[in-house]
Amino acid sequence: MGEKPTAAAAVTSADVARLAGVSRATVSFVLNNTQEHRVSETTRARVLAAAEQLGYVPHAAARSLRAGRSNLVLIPASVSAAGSLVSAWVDDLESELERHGYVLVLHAGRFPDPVSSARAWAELRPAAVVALDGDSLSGQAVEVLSRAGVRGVLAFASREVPGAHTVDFDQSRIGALAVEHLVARGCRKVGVVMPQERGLGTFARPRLAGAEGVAARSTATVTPVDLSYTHESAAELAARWRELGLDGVFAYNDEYAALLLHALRNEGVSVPGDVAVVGCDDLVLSALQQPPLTSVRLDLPTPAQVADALHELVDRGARPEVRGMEPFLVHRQSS
Amino acid sequence: MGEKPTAAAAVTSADVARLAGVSRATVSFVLNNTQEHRVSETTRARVLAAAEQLGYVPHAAARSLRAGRSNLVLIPASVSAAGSLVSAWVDDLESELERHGYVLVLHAGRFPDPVSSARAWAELRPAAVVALDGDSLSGQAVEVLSRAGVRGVLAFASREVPGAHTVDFDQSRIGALAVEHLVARGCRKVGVVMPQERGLGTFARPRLAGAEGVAARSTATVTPVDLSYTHESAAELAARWRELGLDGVFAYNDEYAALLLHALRNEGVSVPGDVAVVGCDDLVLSALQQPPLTSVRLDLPTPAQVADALHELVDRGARPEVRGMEPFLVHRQSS
DNA sequence: CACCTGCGGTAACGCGTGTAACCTTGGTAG
DNA sequence: CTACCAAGGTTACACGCGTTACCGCAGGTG
Repeated sequence: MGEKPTAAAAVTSADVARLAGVSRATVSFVLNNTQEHRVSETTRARVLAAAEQLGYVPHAAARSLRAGRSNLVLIPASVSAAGSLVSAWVDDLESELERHGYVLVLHAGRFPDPVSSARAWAELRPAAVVALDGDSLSGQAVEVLSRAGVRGVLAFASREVPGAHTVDFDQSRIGALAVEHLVARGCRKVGVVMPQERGLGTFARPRLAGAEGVAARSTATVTPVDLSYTHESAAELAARWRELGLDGVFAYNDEYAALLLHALRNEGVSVPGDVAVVGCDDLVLSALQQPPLTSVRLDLPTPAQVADALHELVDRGARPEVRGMEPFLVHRQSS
Repeated sequence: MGEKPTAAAAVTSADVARLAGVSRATVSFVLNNTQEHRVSETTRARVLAAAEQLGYVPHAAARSLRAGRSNLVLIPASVSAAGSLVSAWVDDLESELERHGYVLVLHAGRFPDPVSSARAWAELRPAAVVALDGDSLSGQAVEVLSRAGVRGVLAFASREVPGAHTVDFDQSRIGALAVEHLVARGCRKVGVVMPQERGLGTFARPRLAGAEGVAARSTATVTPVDLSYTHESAAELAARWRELGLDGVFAYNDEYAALLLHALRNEGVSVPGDVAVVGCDDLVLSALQQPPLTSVRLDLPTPAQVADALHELVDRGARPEVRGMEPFLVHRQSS
């Protein structure tokens, strides 16, 4: 009686060595073609053949355990929290990092506080961590990562995060830019949509803060309004729109903006007549809305630049310059 | 002169042991509170204090190396390839897997063929692999994974993948359903949008095949039309719409459908008068289009069910039943 | 006094790698 | 003949961890 049907033990370099009739060291020399050590053509061929035949693939964990450093780059973010804009960016970053021999990995655990999150990430012992929502990264969390041997932490954040390499990425400027625009268009009572979906709060709160900062320097007021990404929630919000008395709204996102736009129309609220609407991300679909959506566009640093910087950071511990995010407004008919 | 400023060596359990004045074994017993071994309250406290003070976090790789099994579950997919529907699903799956002690990780490398892709995934030695695009998974690729000690491969695919646990997920049924509907609505010359974005081909091709299958059993014809997710591409396609002479189109996706919808309107092509349009995913925004978009909705197996099945697969090698995907049509005014 | 019986702790091994150090062999110069 | 060398191979160790076996010691029992 065998074990489980597919209990084929994992193939190790020792198996390859055995089959090729050489030592494990030789196998290692061949497969990594180490320059410091010569190995004859015939045995090299034998080893390669054996590896091929067994379908050997090295064990990354063991390798980096031995090497004392991993080639993992971790982006601690949930898949859905990234809009389509950021998703595409992350994809490109992955390709760029591959050029340098890194493996990019996406993983967010759900944890109450930054430190226990950091602890979970640290278990993977990545070479570097790229925090897109760097503002939710405490200095203490970075400390945890550092103590775990993470060589570089790149934080996209508005404020300097102690111990991390910070790239300017001030979410509050987005809210500020949107509300500045709305105020300039004559709005006096501006709403700011707070999405209720999990994971979005870390982006939404600073955007609200930026909006409030602008309002404080003008005669306008800012009111946060909760909105879930469902028809029901949007309809419910639109239904009490007149009593809210808002004449402008920054909708967090183009997607939330589009949702709100349609709910308002159903309610007979005219855009931009009764209320001006501004979104964010300048998605492809935004220009297609009725009316076309004014949006804050984010110019992200190029993935190639970030990948290079990351490599610098991990390899030489340098503190490379990375241009930050530069938001600007794309004006269309919704405002 | 010191090394790099932040060259703090990673904290290991040996450091904790040293500080607590006990052996490494004791540290391990305490931190994993092993039931087989008693340890006095006082030393337990000392160990915990030391671990806390040093900010110790275990090394997942070393742990699973020793244990002979990892707790990694790999989803080999690029972030952007997953639409918002799937993203949310993946997020939930992550939570469910966490309950079982697994760590879900997203990582796609860009490789030419399935086998070298599989090789890259296998390096991480995950406990399981969940292939959302299981149809691009060859039996040979599964073999590679299996040889690397991956305990379970869950493939969402239309056909049985040798060696993998297949969950029925027939993309071609989506295309078939859409075209069946279009034909029933009187369409004779049906277009099928082929998105040009990388990574989408594996989903688009079977959908086209399903569409063609339906057409073959009717008097209608199917024509693939290329479309990139940009205004320019859509406008260019819409411009030559009349010469294409299509009276129905399955647009792959609600997002591509919406893009096409607007381009067609700009060109003066009426929907559904001149051409009926069907999308897929039934996104929140789809009902809000002008006209509201008919869409194929996918009923995915619940994340909880998949997580349980995965655990079964990894832990007991069982072959649990997982209900497959069940697509159905949501009819609106665009067709 | 010899003997078992928990209790609380430690030494030591192995997981799969990469590499520094060493060993063997044949060829060649002194 | 001895000394040396380069080429091509192997042995041995460490990376951080979990676990098995063992050990000292106290207190009870025959």
